This record gives sequence, structure tokens and C-alpha cells, in this order.
Amino acid sequence: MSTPHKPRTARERARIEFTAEIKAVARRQLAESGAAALSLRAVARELGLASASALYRYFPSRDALLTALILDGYTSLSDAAEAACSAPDSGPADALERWVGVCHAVRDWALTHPHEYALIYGSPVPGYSAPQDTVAQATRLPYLIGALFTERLAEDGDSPADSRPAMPDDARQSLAPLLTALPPHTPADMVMSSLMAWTYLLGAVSFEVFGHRREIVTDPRAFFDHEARRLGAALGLAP
Amino acid sequence: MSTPHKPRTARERARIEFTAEIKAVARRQLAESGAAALSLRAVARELGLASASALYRYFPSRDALLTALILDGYTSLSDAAEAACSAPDSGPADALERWVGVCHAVRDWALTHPHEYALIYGSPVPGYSAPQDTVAQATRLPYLIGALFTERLAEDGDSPADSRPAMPDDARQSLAPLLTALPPHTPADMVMSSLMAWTYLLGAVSFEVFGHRREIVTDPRAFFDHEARRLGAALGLAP
DNA sequence: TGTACATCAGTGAACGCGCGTTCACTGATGTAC
DNA sequence: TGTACATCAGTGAACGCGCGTTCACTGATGTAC
Repeated sequence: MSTPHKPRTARERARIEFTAEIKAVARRQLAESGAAALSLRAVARELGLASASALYRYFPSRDALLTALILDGYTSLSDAAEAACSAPDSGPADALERWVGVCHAVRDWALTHPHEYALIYGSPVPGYSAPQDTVAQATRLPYLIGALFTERLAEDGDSPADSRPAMPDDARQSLAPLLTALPPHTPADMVMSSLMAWTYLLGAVSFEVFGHRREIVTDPRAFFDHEARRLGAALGLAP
Repeated sequence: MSTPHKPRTARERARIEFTAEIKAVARRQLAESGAAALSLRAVARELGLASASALYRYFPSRDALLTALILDGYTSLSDAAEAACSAPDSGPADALERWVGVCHAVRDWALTHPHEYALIYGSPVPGYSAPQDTVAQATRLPYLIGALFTERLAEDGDSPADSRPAMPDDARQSLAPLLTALPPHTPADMVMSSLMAWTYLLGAVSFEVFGHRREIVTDPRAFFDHEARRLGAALGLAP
């Protein structure tokens, strides 16, 4: 997107490399002190630059650098989730197993990149608003989860074993814009399931990353695995 | 806790009042610029003080003020949730209805106090770690949710209509410390349900407060009401 | 009830810090003929 | 292939800002006799 053609000159190559280096250092500092403390001067210092003003050749402002990190974060997280979903190692797993795989991928990514995770799913950085560019990357994960439910529906038809309450009209209408963007005849109930799965997944991961389970659960991974399975089953993903 | 006896002198009364005033102003500024931007100098300015140093008579540091706000936040949120749970207006509602009531109370509180909400359930403030004092207040909400499941269990025995997967040993053992703190014979499965309900509730509220549903759901309240009901039913709260 | 002393609240100046951003500049890299 | 010019990368100084915290101080409020 930002590199529409191949680098032709040495200068251009250097520019691309150095841009990546800036982002790498910024990510490292993010991991140490959080988003609010990300400072161009500190990044310049760590890069060995004589002054922070050099960075303005690469990013027009501090916020632009932050935006680039957010975009990269969404991309990296979505990549990990999609890779887990289509992992070729254990044959064609059913929808529930793939759901659990996606859950672990998201959790693993969040635990190894806690501050990037906080950047995209934590409290918004005050005074900063993410631009529209991020939307495309941000929606990849929920769409991936939706695909799991679609697949399950195709396998077995809509046979919810759970006694789920009927969806009232106001809730159904609340999804109208989303439903028109999806293939026709997508059941609103299934969209609801997908959104709930997405909500739960990030609620659980946020709790763990932000420390709300530290005093409560001794083996977070085992706990997480079970909750993912139970939720998947409760939402109708079980075979 | 911080006021073990009644104020006796005018000075003491003034001190208590002014402490509350400081916190109120700090909360207001929190709502404008977020936790990272909370500054003693700005608070002093808004209070009409000549200098920020006066605040050191009331709070030993900026972090101490932040801690007080966090503690108040937990208290206020828990109060709201408990009030909703024992609301006397509509007679003795069943467990599911009370669960939905608690959900709405938490959501309403979060929407009217978004920055305080971010302070307690959002990404941790970098460089700041909440002291142990907050734990007692922080656990009130999950315990309240647990009580709903206990109540439901007492009503009907454990008859999970949903085909929930069995809890593996490692997950069960992960809850060992929590189970010893609870009344004996509390089923691990029910604890699991409570924790999952808690996780979902805050996941959903965080999504809404942090803006991840802005482009997706047009009537957030209707959506939230339905998801709360569906989740409650899926976790076994339905009659 | 009155006085001497101790305690406390708020002042104002100061220390030392780091930040984002602008700007005129030098020197190197690329381009066109 | 060589030269003249344009483009770009990084420098260093500067502007103006706000912050947390300390400290010696004045004046008011409380206490003990």
C-alpha cells in the first residue's frame, strides 16, 4: 500500500529499510513503557540519530508513527489467526477445533505482544483517533470467526441444540447494516453467534493480558482452552 | 477506611470535603483527557489553588490520587451492580432476569463513566501498579455474578440443558485456590460458568465503550440486551 | 476566659526533566543532458 | 562518460510547553493550661 512499486535506487531501499527499523524500535519502546510514553526523541536516541527531527523525513508526526504501529498490529494479529485457522498439520479439523485454534493464536499473539495488543484492543489512546485505514485490517478477525460459523452451518444445517432465546426485532434490526454487507440469507442468529464469539475471545484475552486473572487462575492456558471449548459449544459450534 | 472516626473539628471537616473535591475535579479531568494526562497542576488550577504543591497535603503523590480514583471506581461500579441485583421494584425476579439487570447496570455505569471504566478494566496505566487495597472492591462484581449462579443451582439443581464439554483436570486444578476460598462442594463447573459470564460481560462492555462496535451495531442497547440473555441462557441461567 | 504554643493549610519560587515540532543548514545521492 | 543541477537525509539549535516534587515561608486554626 505504501510501497506501490519496487525500490529502484539505493536511496529508496534505504528508506524502506529505515522506516521498518524505526517501527521496530518504536514497537520495542511500546513494549517497555506503553503507548502514551512513546516519544520520537526516545526512538531517535535508540536509533543513534543525532536529533529527533530526522524522523520527520519518515513520519509526519508522532501520531502517524502510532497509526503505522496500530495498522501493523492488526495485520500481524489477523495473520496469526488466519494461519491457525488454515493450519495444514492436523488434517481437516472440524469447526470447533478450528475455533479453539484461532483462540489460542490470538491469545499467544497477545501474550507475546502485550502492548501492541493494548494498542488495538485496550482503552483508546487519549487525544488520538485511529484513521479509517485500519478498518480493513481490524475486521479480518471477526470475519474469520464468522466464516467458522458459516462452515458449521453448511455442514449440519442450523440445528442449535441449546435452547437459545429468540432474537427480538430491535436486536435483529440493529444488525441490518451488517446483514446487507453479508451474503443474502445469512441468518441473523448466526451473525449474533459470531459476534458473541468474537466478544468473548477478546474479553478473555484482555482479562488475562491486563492482569485481571492473575490472582484467580493458576494455569491460564488450561483455563483458556476449556473456556474456548465451552463457549464454542454453547454457541453451537460443537459437532 | 480512611475516616475511622467522625470529624470533630472544622479543620477535619474541611479536610474531608476538600479531599472529595479534589477527587471530583480529578475525575472530571480524567473524563476529558484520560488517565495518562491526569496532572496535579491541572487539578490545582481548576480548584483555584495558587500552586499544585498544596495538593501534597492531601495526597502524597500523583499516583496516590490515581489509586484513590481507581478504588472509588470499583466501589461505585460494584454498588451499581449490587443495587440492580437486589432491586425491589419488580418483585423476586429469576436468576436470568437478575443477570440481565446486572449486565445493564454495569453497561450503564461504564457508558456514563467511560474513563473511570477504562481506568479499572482497560489497559493498565504504564508505570503504575494498583495496590492490594483495590482487590476487595474489585472482587465484588465477580462474586455477585457467582451468587446468581449459586441461586440458580439452589432452585433447580444442576441440570445443564446445554451439552457442555466436561471440564478437564488441568482446568479444574487451575481453579483450586479459588475453590478452597468458596464454600465446600461448590461445583467447579459452576465457578467456570460464573467466570465466563463475568468475562463476557466485561468483554461486551469494553467493546462498546472502547468503540469496537461503533461501525457494526446500530442499536447497542438492544444488541446488548439480547447478547446478555443469550449468554445467560447458554451458561445455564435460564429457567 | 485568656494566653502561649503547636499544628496544619496554602503560597510562591525553584529544580530538573522530557516532550513535539520548526527551521536554516551541510553534505551526499540521484538525474538529465 | 562527465558534468551541472535537483532532490533528499540527517544535523543542531531553538521555541514553547507542561510536568512532579521539594522547600522555606506566612498566616490561620486548634489545644493545653
